Amino acid sequence: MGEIMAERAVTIRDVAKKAGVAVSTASRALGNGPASLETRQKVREVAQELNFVPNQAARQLTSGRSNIIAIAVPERTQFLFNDAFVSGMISHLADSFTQKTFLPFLALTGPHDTESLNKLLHDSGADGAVVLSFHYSKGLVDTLAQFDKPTIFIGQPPHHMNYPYVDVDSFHGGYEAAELLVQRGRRRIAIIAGPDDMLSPQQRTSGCVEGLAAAGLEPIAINVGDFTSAHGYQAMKEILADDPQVDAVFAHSDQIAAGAMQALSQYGKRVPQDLSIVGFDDFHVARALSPGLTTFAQPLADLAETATEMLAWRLRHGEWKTTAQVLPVTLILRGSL
Amino acid sequence: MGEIMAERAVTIRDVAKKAGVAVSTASRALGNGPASLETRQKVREVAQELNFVPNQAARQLTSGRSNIIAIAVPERTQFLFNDAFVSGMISHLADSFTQKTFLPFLALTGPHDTESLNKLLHDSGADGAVVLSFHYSKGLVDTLAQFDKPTIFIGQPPHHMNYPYVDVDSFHGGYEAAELLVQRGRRRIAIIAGPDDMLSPQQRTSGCVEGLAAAGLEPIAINVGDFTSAHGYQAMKEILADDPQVDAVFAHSDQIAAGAMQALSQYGKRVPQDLSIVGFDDFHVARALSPGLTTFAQPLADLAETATEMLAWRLRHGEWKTTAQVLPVTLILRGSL
DNA sequence: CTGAAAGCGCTAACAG
DNA sequence: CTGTTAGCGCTTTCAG
Repeated sequence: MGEIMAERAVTIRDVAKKAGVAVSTASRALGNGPASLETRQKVREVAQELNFVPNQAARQLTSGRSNIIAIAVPERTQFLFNDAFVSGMISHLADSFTQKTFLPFLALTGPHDTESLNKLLHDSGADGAVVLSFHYSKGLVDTLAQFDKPTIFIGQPPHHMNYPYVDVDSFHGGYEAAELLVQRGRRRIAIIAGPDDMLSPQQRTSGCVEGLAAAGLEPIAINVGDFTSAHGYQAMKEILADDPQVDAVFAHSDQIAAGAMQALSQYGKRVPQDLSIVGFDDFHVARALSPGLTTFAQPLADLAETATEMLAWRLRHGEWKTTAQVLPVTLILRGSL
Repeated sequence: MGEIMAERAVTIRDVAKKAGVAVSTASRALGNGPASLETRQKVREVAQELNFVPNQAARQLTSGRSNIIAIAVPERTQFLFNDAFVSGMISHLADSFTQKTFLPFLALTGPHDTESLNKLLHDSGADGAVVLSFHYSKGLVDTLAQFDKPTIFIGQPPHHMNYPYVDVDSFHGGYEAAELLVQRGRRRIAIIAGPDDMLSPQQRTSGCVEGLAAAGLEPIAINVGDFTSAHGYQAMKEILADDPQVDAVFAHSDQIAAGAMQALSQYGKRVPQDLSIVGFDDFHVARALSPGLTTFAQPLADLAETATEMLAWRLRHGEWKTTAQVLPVTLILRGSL
């Protein structure tokens, strides 16, 4: 009395004792082990009463599983923080893993800081990982090989990395963009593209090029850069300088489109009267622009859910059910066409 | 031979044996316990050689610590995924916790789904938490009380929740916005505000109102809504309808400002000739707009680092060094003023 | 179906 | 400074 008691968490022992059974019985009753209905009920009742919360570390230590999934994003900080695709994807992944009773653990590291990634992957005790990356280094390959637990990619990895993945049908998006612009009567079509060391911009471009080819056209310019509005602005100015008659732009991101429209307004060009613009992403900015941006919506939530399901299945069944799933983009029509 | 060996991870025992010392000695040598320089070197060398990775669960079980920090964001999914402040903040937090060798664990739940949050907080075995929320329910209060581990808020919580926090000086931002617009010669100034159930928009508004009052003015309108461009667009139209002479707008977010500018362009109003616009956030859209948006940059990285440091200190020393830190916003001048 | 007992891998007293 | 000895809380054989 009067002593300060160290507040000890209630353990399965306490539950067992109060329920009048052995610890092992309590464990089985709480889990899925064999136990009589009666025992099961009694034990669970007591556990509830005592507000028993199983110790994760102990469980992990014996069972060998942690239920932790690492979300690995080995990208430049600057890129990561500003890219709506990446940050949105992270949120959606965390959300769907939580839904499936996994614990999402966020491993953000520099693209070449494989040592950190290695450490994080190990220290977290993750049972598996989702990798969200666009730049594939030797270090990343080695790190993942060493991790040696079920791993899935968001976005198709290079062919020499034989990992399961979910991806967006970028090629088809590009193709559809071309069709759309051609239907609209446009003929002098420029592409302002994302980084050419990433697969999806390459696919968007080839889709568009092929779509144009089907109409006997080819792009009057393909201007490569990053996904920012600054790139869009700069590229648009260059394209206008080269060919003032340009009448359409397929931009690889909404941000790029925004920058392009900024340049156009400075040059007195009107959208959509003088030029049509089609973007990619359907993030916030697409709606904020004036006129609204016609664009292709990326299925972030679906990507996350699909990845979660694939990984969950792999973890439960020991093998992959499917090793790749490609999801379509959705055309969102707004005033810029 | 020919048998498939279950791949057993190397444990500290293996290291100890190979180094010719006791397990406890190895443990001390690897950690910060007392050990001769010689032993320490030898053990670490062997550990390296054997590629030893300490088992997180076991460590946690004995030490009682996990090094896991929960990043709790009890907000509507829809809000979370679209809000650049929230998603940027999450990334920055994950980043700075990683820097300090903590493991950031992402707990995203619905605002009223306190049961999930509770479960996540427990199951993750987190040593502490950062809460990033703007809507404070009874359920959240109870959940955190039950969590009962060091917890820090991003953004000042309501007064009845006596938690340490880091925050942005929203009031001052609002005040400065007012000064700026008045200096620019503006007199008919409207505020398009964020949600009034959040503290920071309230502060931005009162700062601005007070700043105007100092010049003998008051806002011609205060239009409350969410942070989206849709709100900005709608509000701007209403304000123009009520008072076509409006000559300045203080928008509580860059998105709001974007929407407002969209409405203005439809009404043939020019920025900055006819009206000045000041935003808040300095996210991507601020640069993508045309003209560029004058706005107040939020110190996301500083907020994250400060929170990390405060929590790390608390975890190490058993008490808070400071219980609140408020960081200034930075004026970014662009063409919209 | 249930109880006893043996660890999982590590850290933290406690002696030496 | 180092080795021995106990556990941390739980799951999982192994007998009964």
